[in-house]
Amino acid sequence: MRTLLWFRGKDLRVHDHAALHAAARESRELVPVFVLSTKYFGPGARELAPHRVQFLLASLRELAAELAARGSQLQIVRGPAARAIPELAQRLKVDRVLVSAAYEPEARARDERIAGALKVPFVRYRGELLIDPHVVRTGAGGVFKVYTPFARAVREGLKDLQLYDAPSQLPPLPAGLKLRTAPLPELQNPNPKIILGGERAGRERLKRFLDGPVDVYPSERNRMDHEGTSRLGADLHFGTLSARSVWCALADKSDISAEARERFSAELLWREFAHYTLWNRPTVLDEPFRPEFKGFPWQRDAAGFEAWWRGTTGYPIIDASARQLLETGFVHNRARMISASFLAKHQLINYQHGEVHYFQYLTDGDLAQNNLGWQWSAGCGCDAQPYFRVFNPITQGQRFDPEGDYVRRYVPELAELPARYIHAPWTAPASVLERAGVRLGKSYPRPIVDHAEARKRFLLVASEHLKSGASVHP
DNA sequence: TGAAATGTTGGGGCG
DNA sequence: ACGCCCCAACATTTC
Repeated sequence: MRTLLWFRGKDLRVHDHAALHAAARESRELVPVFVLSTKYFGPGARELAPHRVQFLLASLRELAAELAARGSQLQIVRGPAARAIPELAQRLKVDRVLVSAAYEPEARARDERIAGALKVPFVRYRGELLIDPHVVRTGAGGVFKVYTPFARAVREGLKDLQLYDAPSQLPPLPAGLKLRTAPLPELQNPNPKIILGGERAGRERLKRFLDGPVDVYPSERNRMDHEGTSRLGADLHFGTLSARSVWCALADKSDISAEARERFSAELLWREFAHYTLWNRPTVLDEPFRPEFKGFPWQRDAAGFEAWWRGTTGYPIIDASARQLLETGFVHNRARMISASFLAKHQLINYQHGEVHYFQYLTDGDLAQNNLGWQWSAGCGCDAQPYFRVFNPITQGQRFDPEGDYVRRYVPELAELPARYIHAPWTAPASVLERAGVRLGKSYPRPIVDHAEARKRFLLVASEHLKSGASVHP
């Protein structure tokens, strides 16, 4: 049996890899392949999601080493995959092509084409999810649209998980294999602030989290000034950790509170819910999940949008999150929610602009999760927060960055302000501002919108739109 | 995985 | 001692 194992950028690991495990067990010869997509590595694509490209390349380099250590050799070829994989399969005379299943709409469509073009079986093994989305159904056989019952159903289906060991040895390449392989692209200037890619780093992050912050996760995870979150987003996206292995590691950890276990597993289930929703409703990529939000009167506000993404809105917590993203490729989850709410509700700017921006810069950027997060924040998503919940960027800052250290770190021009004023510098007495070296409107902007007014405006606009049934009778 | 407005309660100051 | 008012603290409702 000669097997082509196609790694696809969401399964860059050797542990708990169903397709790799099967390939190792059942093949005499094995050709592991990674296809450089034209989208990210073709001409002119250099600036697309640079942080994810960096993480991807680091992970690929390590995967290649792990495969080499097991007697195999990762082959890098140029895309597009829909052409490269059938060609390769034919030229190498493989008996089958194995992959980890894909769930995103484009990838599913591509896989259908490839499966049709191949003359040999195209076998899809378990992919990046905890559980196959098509088996998760309501009692009536429908699709879950609310998180809580969805989570309950998935938890029920995840008892007694079995993980796959990393193969200790892999079948060799076919003797005399001649492949025109591409070199793994080198990063010109790797950004040291981007989280380190690769399976080893991922496993270390998981261990560090489970040995430490997970126990106080229920409260600490909200603290923007602390390192209380798992930081596993990119690992779960690129598959340097399998979601199932994280689930099991958490379940096996006996010395933490039940509440902590429940709280963190709930985050894994939110991730699952996002992928499940996209799988069932691919149109969420183009339009709101809730049809009554179609035609929502978002405003064109180029200057406002630029202030939002550059971090010059005059609201320190918003600006800190914007700059954290540009600087580090990451934003604390609570800061994401506050900022998304601000863009959609305070600024009345279409959440899709924010969605695109986050997707460009987040190292953990994931199509399904990013979309769910933005629609949830804007109030138009699957089990979204109701439209009338509007975060107050000042009180959220005071509550979850009480000393202002998060703001100080990313908005250095406010670093000398006392905690009492750091989330609302315009309320500080002139003497305090002067002592802190802050000149409002010069060294740091005044708020571009007034919170109370913006909140009222959004509530008015949203309630008018929703009760008018604008989407039903356009 | 809100915030603000509105309502209720109860302790204490004071005439 | 008593009723009245104030208001902080908490609860409920509304957006």
